[in-house]
Amino acid sequence: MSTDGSRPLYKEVKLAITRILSAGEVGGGDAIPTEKQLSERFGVSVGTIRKAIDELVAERVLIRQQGRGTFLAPLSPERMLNYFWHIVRKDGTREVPIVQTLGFQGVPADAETAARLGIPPGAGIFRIRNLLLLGGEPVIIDDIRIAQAMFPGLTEADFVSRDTTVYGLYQSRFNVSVLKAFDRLSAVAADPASAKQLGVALSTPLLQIDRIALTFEDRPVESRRSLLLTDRYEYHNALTSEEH
Amino acid sequence: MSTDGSRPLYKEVKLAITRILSAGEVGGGDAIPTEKQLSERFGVSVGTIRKAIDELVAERVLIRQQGRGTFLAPLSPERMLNYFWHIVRKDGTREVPIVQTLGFQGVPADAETAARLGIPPGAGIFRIRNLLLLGGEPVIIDDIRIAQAMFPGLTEADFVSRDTTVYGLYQSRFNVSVLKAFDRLSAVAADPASAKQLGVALSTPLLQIDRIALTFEDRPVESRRSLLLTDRYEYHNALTSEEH
DNA sequence: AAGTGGTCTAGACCACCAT
DNA sequence: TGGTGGTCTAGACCACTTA
Repeated sequence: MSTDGSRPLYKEVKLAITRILSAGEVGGGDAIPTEKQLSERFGVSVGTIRKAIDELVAERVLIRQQGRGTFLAPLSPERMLNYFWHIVRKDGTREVPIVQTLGFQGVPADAETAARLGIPPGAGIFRIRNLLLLGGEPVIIDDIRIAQAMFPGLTEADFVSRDTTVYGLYQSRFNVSVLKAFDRLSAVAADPASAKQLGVALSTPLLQIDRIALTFEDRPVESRRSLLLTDRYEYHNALTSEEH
Repeated sequence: MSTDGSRPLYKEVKLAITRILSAGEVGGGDAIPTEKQLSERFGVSVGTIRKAIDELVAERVLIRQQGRGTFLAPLSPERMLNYFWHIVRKDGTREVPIVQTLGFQGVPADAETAARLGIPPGAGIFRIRNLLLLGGEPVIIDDIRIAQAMFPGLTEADFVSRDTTVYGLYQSRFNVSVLKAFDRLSAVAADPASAKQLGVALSTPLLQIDRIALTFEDRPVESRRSLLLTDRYEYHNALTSEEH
Protein backbone atom coordinates (compact mmCIF):
# COMPACT_ATOMS: atom_id res chain seq x y z
CA MET A 1 0.00 0.00 0.00
CA SER A 2 1.26 3.48 -0.82
CA THR A 3 -0.10 6.98 -0.55
CA ASP A 4 -1.74 8.40 -3.66
CA GLY A 5 -0.33 11.82 -2.89
CA SER A 6 -3.54 13.23 -1.43
CA ARG A 7 -4.29 11.21 1.69
CA PRO A 8 -1.87 10.23 4.46
CA LEU A 9 -0.87 6.60 4.42
CA TYR A 10 -2.36 5.86 7.83
CA LYS A 11 -5.75 7.11 6.62
CA GLU A 12 -5.57 4.66 3.72
CA VAL A 13 -4.72 1.89 6.16
CA LYS A 14 -7.61 2.94 8.40
CA LEU A 15 -10.00 2.74 5.45
CA ALA A 16 -8.65 -0.66 4.45
CA ILE A 17 -9.16 -1.99 7.98
CA THR A 18 -12.64 -0.47 8.09
CA ARG A 19 -13.53 -2.25 4.84
CA ILE A 20 -12.45 -5.58 6.32
CA LEU A 21 -14.67 -5.01 9.35
CA SER A 22 -17.54 -3.59 7.34
CA ALA A 23 -17.64 -6.64 5.09
CA GLY A 24 -18.83 -8.66 8.08
CA GLU A 25 -16.00 -11.22 7.94
CA VAL A 26 -15.18 -10.27 11.51
CA GLY A 27 -17.89 -10.62 14.15
CA GLY A 28 -18.30 -8.59 17.31
CA GLY A 29 -15.62 -9.56 19.80
CA ASP A 30 -13.42 -11.26 17.20
CA ALA A 31 -9.73 -10.48 16.92
CA ILE A 32 -8.35 -8.64 13.92
CA PRO A 33 -4.86 -9.50 12.57
CA THR A 34 -1.96 -8.44 14.77
CA GLU A 35 -0.19 -5.16 14.18
CA LYS A 36 2.83 -7.01 12.81
CA GLN A 37 0.70 -9.02 10.38
CA LEU A 38 -1.07 -5.90 9.18
CA SER A 39 2.22 -4.09 8.77
CA GLU A 40 3.53 -6.89 6.52
CA ARG A 41 0.25 -7.26 4.64
CA PHE A 42 0.06 -3.56 3.81
CA GLY A 43 3.80 -3.03 3.49
CA VAL A 44 3.96 -0.17 6.00
CA SER A 45 5.64 0.25 9.35
CA VAL A 46 4.03 -0.86 12.58
CA GLY A 47 3.89 2.79 13.66
CA THR A 48 1.61 3.59 10.75
CA ILE A 49 -0.64 0.64 11.57
CA ARG A 50 -0.78 1.82 15.17
CA LYS A 51 -1.81 5.32 14.16
CA ALA A 52 -4.66 3.93 12.03
CA ILE A 53 -5.81 1.65 14.85
CA ASP A 54 -5.47 4.51 17.34
CA GLU A 55 -8.23 6.38 15.52
CA LEU A 56 -10.49 3.36 15.27
CA VAL A 57 -10.04 2.78 19.00
CA ALA A 58 -10.89 6.44 19.67
CA GLU A 59 -14.05 5.93 17.62
CA ARG A 60 -14.84 2.83 19.69
CA VAL A 61 -14.83 0.58 16.63
CA LEU A 62 -11.90 -1.46 17.94
CA ILE A 63 -10.67 -2.42 21.40
CA ARG A 64 -7.03 -3.09 22.22
CA GLN A 65 -5.98 -5.49 24.95
CA GLN A 66 -2.34 -5.63 25.85
CA GLY A 67 -0.95 -9.13 25.51
CA ARG A 68 -4.09 -10.43 23.80
CA GLY A 69 -4.81 -8.58 20.60
CA THR A 70 -7.13 -6.05 18.98
CA PHE A 71 -10.83 -6.84 18.64
CA LEU A 72 -13.94 -5.58 16.91
CA ALA A 73 -15.82 -3.94 19.75
CA PRO A 74 -18.57 -6.24 21.03
CA LEU A 75 -21.86 -4.52 21.83
CA SER A 76 -22.02 -6.03 25.28
CA PRO A 77 -24.70 -4.81 27.68
CA GLU A 78 -21.95 -3.08 29.64
CA ARG A 79 -20.73 -1.13 26.60
CA MET A 80 -24.28 -0.28 25.63
CA LEU A 81 -24.94 1.15 29.05
CA ASN A 82 -21.83 3.26 28.77
CA TYR A 83 -22.24 4.60 25.28
CA PHE A 84 -25.82 4.38 24.05
CA TRP A 85 -27.91 4.51 27.21
CA HIS A 86 -28.31 8.02 28.59
CA ILE A 87 -31.29 7.58 30.87
CA VAL A 88 -30.40 7.86 34.52
CA ARG A 89 -32.36 7.95 37.74
CA LYS A 90 -32.37 11.43 39.27
CA ASP A 91 -30.31 10.18 42.23
CA GLY A 92 -27.56 9.32 39.72
CA THR A 93 -27.86 5.52 39.67
CA ARG A 94 -28.07 3.58 36.40
CA GLU A 95 -30.25 0.58 35.72
CA VAL A 96 -30.73 -1.90 32.93
CA PRO A 97 -34.36 -1.71 31.81
CA ILE A 98 -36.78 -4.61 31.71
CA VAL A 99 -38.31 -4.75 28.23
CA GLN A 100 -41.89 -5.80 27.45
CA THR A 101 -42.61 -6.17 23.76
CA LEU A 102 -46.04 -4.74 23.02
CA GLY A 103 -46.09 -5.22 19.26
CA PHE A 104 -44.10 -6.60 16.33
CA GLN A 105 -45.20 -6.02 12.74
CA GLY A 106 -43.79 -6.26 9.24
CA VAL A 107 -45.15 -3.29 7.30
CA PRO A 108 -44.23 -1.12 4.30
CA ALA A 109 -42.20 1.97 5.13
CA ASP A 110 -43.92 5.32 5.06
CA ALA A 111 -42.07 8.11 3.28
CA GLU A 112 -40.49 9.62 6.38
CA THR A 113 -39.22 6.34 7.80
CA ALA A 114 -37.89 5.34 4.37
CA ALA A 115 -35.94 8.57 4.16
CA ARG A 116 -34.53 8.07 7.65
CA LEU A 117 -33.46 4.50 6.95
CA GLY A 118 -32.20 5.25 3.45
CA ILE A 119 -34.51 2.71 1.77
CA PRO A 120 -37.14 3.14 -0.98
CA PRO A 121 -40.61 4.22 0.20
CA GLY A 122 -42.80 1.17 0.56
CA ALA A 123 -39.88 -1.19 1.23
CA GLY A 124 -40.50 -3.62 4.06
CA ILE A 125 -39.67 -2.62 7.62
CA PHE A 126 -40.17 -4.14 11.01
CA ARG A 127 -41.93 -2.00 13.56
CA ILE A 128 -41.46 -2.97 17.20
CA ARG A 129 -43.12 -1.35 20.17
CA ASN A 130 -41.66 -1.87 23.63
CA LEU A 131 -42.53 -0.77 27.12
CA LEU A 132 -39.45 -0.35 29.31
CA LEU A 133 -39.61 -0.72 33.08
CA LEU A 134 -37.15 0.91 35.46
CA GLY A 135 -37.38 0.28 39.17
CA GLY A 136 -40.37 -1.92 38.41
CA GLU A 137 -42.36 0.98 36.95
CA PRO A 138 -43.17 1.76 33.30
CA VAL A 139 -41.00 4.72 32.31
CA ILE A 140 -40.34 4.54 28.57
CA ILE A 141 -42.26 3.70 25.41
CA ASP A 142 -40.10 2.74 22.44
CA ASP A 143 -41.18 2.65 18.80
CA ILE A 144 -38.45 1.04 16.70
CA ARG A 145 -38.28 0.80 12.88
CA ILE A 146 -35.63 -1.22 11.01
CA ALA A 147 -35.30 -2.34 7.39
CA GLN A 148 -36.29 -5.95 6.73
CA ALA A 149 -33.51 -6.12 4.13
CA MET A 150 -30.90 -5.55 6.81
CA PHE A 151 -32.43 -8.07 9.26
CA PRO A 152 -33.75 -10.95 7.14
CA GLY A 153 -35.73 -13.54 9.05
CA LEU A 154 -36.09 -11.53 12.23
CA THR A 155 -39.04 -12.69 14.33
CA GLU A 156 -40.87 -11.44 17.37
CA ALA A 157 -39.46 -14.41 19.28
CA ASP A 158 -35.92 -13.14 18.63
CA PHE A 159 -36.87 -9.90 20.26
CA VAL A 160 -38.67 -11.40 23.22
CA SER A 161 -36.22 -14.18 24.05
CA ARG A 162 -32.97 -12.30 23.51
CA ASP A 163 -30.50 -12.41 26.38
CA THR A 164 -28.78 -9.20 25.33
CA THR A 165 -29.60 -5.64 24.39
CA VAL A 166 -31.31 -4.81 21.12
CA TYR A 167 -28.03 -3.58 19.62
CA GLY A 168 -26.32 -6.73 20.86
CA LEU A 169 -28.97 -8.72 18.99
CA TYR A 170 -28.31 -6.79 15.78
CA GLN A 171 -24.63 -7.59 16.07
CA SER A 172 -24.72 -11.22 17.18
CA ARG A 173 -27.49 -12.35 14.81
CA PHE A 174 -26.90 -10.11 11.78
CA ASN A 175 -23.32 -8.83 12.06
CA VAL A 176 -24.62 -5.26 12.21
CA SER A 177 -22.53 -3.14 14.58
CA VAL A 178 -24.14 0.07 15.80
CA LEU A 179 -21.30 2.58 15.98
CA LYS A 180 -23.00 5.95 16.35
CA ALA A 181 -26.39 7.42 17.07
CA PHE A 182 -27.98 10.84 16.81
CA ASP A 183 -30.64 11.89 19.27
CA ARG A 184 -33.10 14.76 18.86
CA LEU A 185 -34.91 15.72 22.04
CA SER A 186 -38.05 17.71 22.60
CA ALA A 187 -40.79 18.06 25.23
CA VAL A 188 -44.27 16.86 24.32
CA ALA A 189 -47.59 16.34 26.06
CA ALA A 190 -48.68 12.74 26.62
CA ASP A 191 -51.32 11.57 24.12
CA PRO A 192 -54.08 9.26 25.38
CA ALA A 193 -52.39 6.00 24.35
CA SER A 194 -49.00 6.92 25.84
CA ALA A 195 -50.56 8.29 29.00
CA LYS A 196 -52.40 5.01 29.52
CA GLN A 197 -49.33 2.85 28.92
CA LEU A 198 -47.20 4.92 31.25
CA GLY A 199 -49.95 5.24 33.83
CA VAL A 200 -49.98 9.04 33.94
CA ALA A 201 -52.50 11.80 33.36
CA LEU A 202 -53.25 13.07 29.87
CA SER A 203 -50.92 15.90 28.79
CA THR A 204 -48.21 15.01 31.28
CA PRO A 205 -44.95 16.45 29.89
CA LEU A 206 -42.80 13.71 28.35
CA LEU A 207 -39.31 13.78 26.91
CA GLN A 208 -39.45 12.65 23.29
CA ILE A 209 -36.20 11.21 21.93
CA ASP A 210 -35.87 10.58 18.19
CA ARG A 211 -32.85 8.48 17.44
CA ILE A 212 -31.09 7.36 14.27
CA ALA A 213 -28.52 4.59 14.83
CA LEU A 214 -25.72 4.12 12.28
CA THR A 215 -23.23 1.42 11.38
CA PHE A 216 -20.10 1.53 9.17
CA GLU A 217 -19.97 4.25 6.53
CA ASP A 218 -22.87 5.97 8.32
CA ARG A 219 -25.41 3.52 6.96
CA PRO A 220 -28.68 3.87 8.93
CA VAL A 221 -29.66 0.84 11.00
CA GLU A 222 -32.57 1.90 13.14
CA SER A 223 -35.02 4.75 13.59
CA ARG A 224 -36.44 4.93 17.09
CA ARG A 225 -38.81 7.21 18.96
CA SER A 226 -38.79 7.02 22.75
CA LEU A 227 -41.14 8.72 25.16
CA LEU A 228 -39.62 9.14 28.62
CA LEU A 229 -41.45 9.99 31.80
CA THR A 230 -39.11 12.37 33.59
CA ASP A 231 -40.52 12.47 37.09
CA ARG A 232 -37.87 10.09 38.43
CA TYR A 233 -35.51 9.70 35.47
CA GLU A 234 -33.72 12.12 33.17
CA TYR A 235 -31.52 12.15 30.08
CA HIS A 236 -27.81 12.76 30.66
CA ASN A 237 -25.37 14.16 28.13
CA ALA A 238 -21.67 14.68 28.69
CA LEU A 239 -20.25 17.45 26.50
CA THR A 240 -16.70 16.21 26.43
CA SER A 241 -14.66 14.30 23.91
CA GLU A 242 -13.22 11.70 26.26
CA GLU A 243 -13.61 9.85 29.56
CA HIS A 244 -17.23 8.81 29.21
CA MET B 1 11.49 14.61 33.48
CA SER B 2 11.42 10.86 34.04
CA THR B 3 8.77 8.29 34.76
CA ASP B 4 8.18 7.38 38.39
CA GLY B 5 7.57 3.79 37.40
CA SER B 6 3.80 3.94 37.63
CA ARG B 7 2.68 6.38 34.97
CA PRO B 8 3.79 6.53 31.34
CA LEU B 9 6.12 9.40 30.57
CA TYR B 10 3.75 11.02 28.10
CA LYS B 11 1.05 11.17 30.79
CA GLU B 12 3.47 13.03 33.05
CA VAL B 13 4.22 15.43 30.21
CA LYS B 14 0.51 15.90 29.58
CA LEU B 15 -0.04 16.75 33.24
CA ALA B 16 2.87 19.20 33.20
CA ILE B 17 1.45 20.97 30.14
CA THR B 18 -1.99 21.01 31.72
CA ARG B 19 -0.55 22.68 34.82
CA ILE B 20 1.03 25.40 32.69
CA LEU B 21 -2.32 26.09 31.02
CA SER B 22 -4.33 25.78 34.20
CA ALA B 23 -2.17 28.37 35.96
CA GLY B 24 -3.58 30.99 33.61
CA GLU B 25 -0.21 32.12 32.24
CA VAL B 26 -1.49 31.29 28.79
CA GLY B 27 -4.67 32.98 27.58
CA GLY B 28 -7.21 31.63 25.14
CA GLY B 29 -5.75 31.63 21.64
CA ASP B 30 -2.16 32.03 22.86
CA ALA B 31 0.58 29.77 21.55
CA ILE B 32 2.27 27.24 23.83
CA PRO B 33 5.99 26.46 23.41
CA THR B 34 6.91 24.51 20.29
CA GLU B 35 7.24 20.75 20.38
CA LYS B 36 11.02 21.04 20.10
CA GLN B 37 11.20 23.51 22.99
CA LEU B 38 9.03 21.28 25.16
CA SER B 39 11.10 18.24 24.26
CA GLU B 40 14.28 20.04 25.41
CA ARG B 41 12.63 21.53 28.49
CA PHE B 42 11.33 18.16 29.68
CA GLY B 43 14.24 16.11 28.38
CA VAL B 44 12.08 13.70 26.36
CA SER B 45 11.80 12.97 22.66
CA VAL B 46 9.54 14.95 20.37
CA GLY B 47 7.47 11.81 19.83
CA THR B 48 6.58 11.73 23.51
CA ILE B 49 5.63 15.42 23.47
CA ARG B 50 3.47 14.77 20.43
CA LYS B 51 1.65 11.92 22.14
CA ALA B 52 0.86 14.15 25.15
CA ILE B 53 -0.35 16.96 22.90
CA ASP B 54 -2.35 14.46 20.82
CA GLU B 55 -4.52 13.73 23.84
CA LEU B 56 -4.99 17.38 24.76
CA VAL B 57 -6.03 18.09 21.17
CA ALA B 58 -8.49 15.18 21.31
CA GLU B 59 -9.91 16.74 24.48
CA ARG B 60 -10.18 20.07 22.64
CA VAL B 61 -7.92 21.81 25.15
CA LEU B 62 -5.30 22.59 22.49
CA ILE B 63 -5.44 23.31 18.79
CA ARG B 64 -2.63 22.49 16.39
CA GLN B 65 -1.99 24.52 13.26
CA GLN B 66 0.57 23.24 10.83
CA GLY B 67 3.26 25.81 10.15
CA ARG B 68 2.05 28.12 12.94
CA GLY B 69 2.13 26.40 16.28
CA THR B 70 -0.04 24.90 19.02
CA PHE B 71 -2.55 27.09 20.87
CA LEU B 72 -4.80 27.07 23.90
CA ALA B 73 -8.21 26.63 22.34
CA PRO B 74 -10.02 29.98 22.16
CA LEU B 75 -13.71 29.86 23.04
CA SER B 76 -14.71 31.62 19.86
CA PRO B 77 -18.40 31.84 18.99
CA GLU B 78 -17.74 29.34 16.22
CA ARG B 79 -16.27 26.77 18.62
CA MET B 80 -19.04 27.36 21.12
CA LEU B 81 -21.64 26.69 18.47
CA ASN B 82 -19.88 23.45 17.58
CA TYR B 83 -19.28 22.06 21.03
CA PHE B 84 -21.52 23.63 23.66
CA TRP B 85 -24.59 24.68 21.75
CA HIS B 86 -26.97 21.82 21.04
CA ILE B 87 -30.17 23.67 20.23
CA VAL B 88 -31.13 23.40 16.59
CA ARG B 89 -34.12 24.44 14.55
CA LYS B 90 -36.24 21.45 13.53
CA ASP B 91 -35.34 22.02 9.88
CA GLY B 92 -31.71 21.41 10.85
CA THR B 93 -30.34 24.96 10.65
CA ARG B 94 -28.31 26.47 13.47
CA GLU B 95 -28.52 30.03 14.72
CA VAL B 96 -26.67 32.21 17.18
CA PRO B 97 -29.18 33.41 19.78
CA ILE B 98 -29.87 37.04 20.61
CA VAL B 99 -29.54 37.45 24.38
CA GLN B 100 -31.63 39.80 26.52
CA THR B 101 -30.46 40.08 30.10
CA LEU B 102 -33.48 40.13 32.39
CA GLY B 103 -31.70 40.22 35.73
CA PHE B 104 -28.26 40.37 37.33
CA GLN B 105 -27.83 39.97 41.10
CA GLY B 106 -25.08 39.28 43.61
CA VAL B 107 -26.56 36.96 46.23
CA PRO B 108 -25.42 34.33 48.75
CA ALA B 109 -25.43 30.76 47.45
CA ASP B 110 -28.18 28.43 48.58
CA ALA B 111 -27.08 24.96 49.66
CA GLU B 112 -27.78 23.25 46.37
CA THR B 113 -26.01 25.82 44.20
CA ALA B 114 -23.06 25.86 46.61
CA ALA B 115 -22.74 22.10 46.27
CA ARG B 116 -22.91 22.28 42.49
CA LEU B 117 -20.28 25.02 42.30
CA GLY B 118 -18.07 23.50 44.97
CA ILE B 119 -18.14 26.57 47.22
CA PRO B 120 -19.21 27.01 50.86
CA PRO B 121 -22.94 27.59 51.41
CA GLY B 122 -23.60 31.30 51.73
CA ALA B 123 -20.58 32.30 49.62
CA GLY B 124 -21.31 35.02 47.09
CA ILE B 125 -22.58 34.10 43.66
CA PHE B 126 -23.83 36.01 40.67
CA ARG B 127 -27.23 35.05 39.35
CA ILE B 128 -28.02 36.08 35.79
CA ARG B 129 -31.32 35.59 34.02
CA ASN B 130 -31.43 35.80 30.24
CA LEU B 131 -34.10 35.49 27.59
CA LEU B 132 -32.75 34.05 24.35
CA LEU B 133 -34.34 34.83 21.00
CA LEU B 134 -34.07 32.57 17.98
CA GLY B 135 -35.60 33.58 14.67
CA GLY B 136 -36.77 36.75 16.43
CA GLU B 137 -38.93 34.80 18.90
CA PRO B 138 -38.32 34.08 22.59
CA VAL B 139 -37.37 30.40 22.82
CA ILE B 140 -35.14 29.91 25.88
CA ILE B 141 -34.99 31.18 29.45
CA ASP B 142 -31.58 30.85 31.10
CA ASP B 143 -30.83 31.04 34.82
CA ILE B 144 -27.05 31.16 35.36
CA ARG B 145 -25.17 30.93 38.67
CA ILE B 146 -21.43 31.49 39.01
CA ALA B 147 -19.13 32.00 41.98
CA GLN B 148 -18.13 35.62 42.65
CA ALA B 149 -14.71 34.37 43.78
CA MET B 150 -14.01 33.03 40.28
CA PHE B 151 -15.26 36.18 38.52
CA PRO B 152 -14.21 39.12 40.69
CA GLY B 153 -15.55 42.49 39.57
CA LEU B 154 -18.04 41.12 37.07
CA THR B 155 -20.84 43.60 36.35
CA GLU B 156 -24.13 43.52 34.54
CA ALA B 157 -22.60 45.83 31.91
CA ASP B 158 -20.00 43.14 31.12
CA PHE B 159 -22.81 40.75 30.36
CA VAL B 160 -24.92 43.15 28.36
CA SER B 161 -22.17 44.75 26.28
CA ARG B 162 -20.10 41.65 25.56
CA ASP B 163 -19.32 41.00 21.89
CA THR B 164 -18.83 37.27 22.42
CA THR B 165 -20.54 34.29 23.99
CA VAL B 166 -20.83 33.92 27.74
CA TYR B 167 -18.07 31.29 27.78
CA GLY B 168 -15.94 33.56 25.60
CA LEU B 169 -16.41 36.29 28.23
CA TYR B 170 -15.32 33.94 31.03
CA GLN B 171 -12.15 33.17 29.11
CA SER B 172 -11.19 36.61 27.78
CA ARG B 173 -11.92 38.55 30.99
CA PHE B 174 -11.07 35.98 33.67
CA ASN B 175 -8.86 33.36 31.99
CA VAL B 176 -11.44 30.69 32.78
CA SER B 177 -11.66 28.13 29.96
CA VAL B 178 -14.80 26.02 29.90
CA LEU B 179 -13.65 22.58 28.76
CA LYS B 180 -16.55 20.27 29.52
CA ALA B 181 -20.20 20.41 30.47
CA PHE B 182 -22.77 17.95 31.74
CA ASP B 183 -26.40 18.36 30.77
CA ARG B 184 -29.38 16.74 32.49
CA LEU B 185 -32.61 16.93 30.51
CA SER B 186 -36.20 16.49 31.55
CA ALA B 187 -39.65 17.55 30.42
CA VAL B 188 -41.57 20.00 32.61
CA ALA B 189 -44.77 22.02 32.43
CA ALA B 190 -44.37 25.77 32.03
CA ASP B 191 -44.94 27.68 35.28
CA PRO B 192 -46.74 31.04 35.13
CA ALA B 193 -43.58 33.18 34.98
CA SER B 194 -41.89 31.10 32.29
CA ALA B 195 -45.07 30.82 30.25
CA LYS B 196 -45.42 34.59 30.24
CA GLN B 197 -41.80 35.21 29.26
CA LEU B 198 -41.95 32.69 26.44
CA GLY B 199 -45.40 33.79 25.36
CA VAL B 200 -47.06 30.38 25.66
CA ALA B 201 -49.98 28.87 27.55
CA LEU B 202 -49.60 27.70 31.13
CA SER B 203 -48.43 24.06 31.37
CA THR B 204 -46.96 23.98 27.86
CA PRO B 205 -44.34 21.20 27.87
CA LEU B 206 -40.82 22.64 28.06
CA LEU B 207 -37.43 20.98 27.84
CA GLN B 208 -35.52 21.70 31.03
CA ILE B 209 -31.72 21.53 30.72
CA ASP B 210 -29.59 21.59 33.86
CA ARG B 211 -25.96 22.16 33.03
CA ILE B 212 -22.73 22.16 34.98
CA ALA B 213 -19.77 23.64 33.10
CA LEU B 214 -16.23 22.66 34.14
CA THR B 215 -12.71 23.98 33.60
CA PHE B 216 -9.31 22.39 34.23
CA GLU B 217 -9.19 19.62 36.83
CA ASP B 218 -12.99 19.42 36.66
CA ARG B 219 -13.42 22.57 38.72
CA PRO B 220 -17.04 23.79 38.40
CA VAL B 221 -17.47 27.13 36.65
CA GLU B 222 -21.16 27.59 36.10
CA SER B 223 -24.50 26.09 37.04
CA ARG B 224 -27.23 26.84 34.53
CA ARG B 225 -30.87 25.96 34.11
CA SER B 226 -32.41 26.48 30.68
CA LEU B 227 -36.05 26.14 29.70
CA LEU B 228 -36.50 25.47 26.00
CA LEU B 229 -39.68 25.78 24.00
CA THR B 230 -39.58 22.82 21.62
CA ASP B 231 -42.27 23.67 19.10
CA ARG B 232 -39.73 24.86 16.51
CA TYR B 233 -36.40 23.92 18.13
CA GLU B 234 -34.96 20.78 19.66
CA TYR B 235 -31.87 19.53 21.48
CA HIS B 236 -29.40 17.52 19.43
CA ASN B 237 -26.94 14.99 20.79
CA ALA B 238 -24.42 13.03 18.74
CA LEU B 239 -23.49 9.72 20.38
CA THR B 240 -20.09 9.38 18.80
CA SER B 241 -16.60 10.05 19.98
CA GLU B 242 -15.40 12.03 16.97
CA GLU B 243 -16.38 14.22 14.02
CA HIS B 244 -18.67 16.60 15.86
C1' DA C 1 8.68 -19.04 26.54
C1' DA C 2 6.46 -16.92 22.82
C1' DG C 3 3.44 -13.53 21.23
C1' DT C 4 0.66 -9.52 21.88
C1' DG C 5 0.08 -4.53 22.43
C1' DG C 6 2.39 -0.15 25.06
C1' DT C 7 6.09 3.14 25.45
C1' DC C 8 9.96 5.72 23.95
C1' DT C 9 13.57 7.11 21.01
C1' DA C 10 16.04 9.27 16.85
C1' DG C 11 15.85 10.80 12.63
C1' DA C 12 14.27 11.67 7.75
C1' DC C 13 11.32 14.05 4.91
C1' DC C 14 6.98 16.72 3.79
C1' DA C 15 3.41 20.61 4.00
C1' DC C 16 2.40 24.86 5.52
C1' DC C 17 3.14 29.60 7.42
C1' DA C 18 5.54 33.73 8.31
C1' DT C 19 8.94 37.12 6.83
C1' DT D 1 14.29 31.08 4.12
C1' DG D 2 13.63 29.31 8.59
C1' DG D 3 10.49 27.47 11.71
C1' DT D 4 6.28 25.09 12.67
C1' DG D 5 3.55 20.91 12.96
C1' DG D 6 2.43 16.24 10.01
C1' DT D 7 3.88 11.76 8.39
C1' DC D 8 6.60 7.69 8.29
C1' DT D 9 10.17 4.64 9.52
C1' DA D 10 13.06 1.25 12.31
C1' DG D 11 14.17 -0.49 16.32
C1' DA D 12 14.73 -1.12 21.46
C1' DC D 13 12.63 -2.28 25.50
C1' DC D 14 8.53 -3.03 28.68
C1' DA D 15 3.96 -5.09 30.42
C1' DC D 16 0.73 -8.35 29.95
C1' DT D 17 -1.56 -12.79 28.44
C1' DT D 18 -1.54 -17.45 27.19
C1' DA D 19 0.03 -21.92 27.11
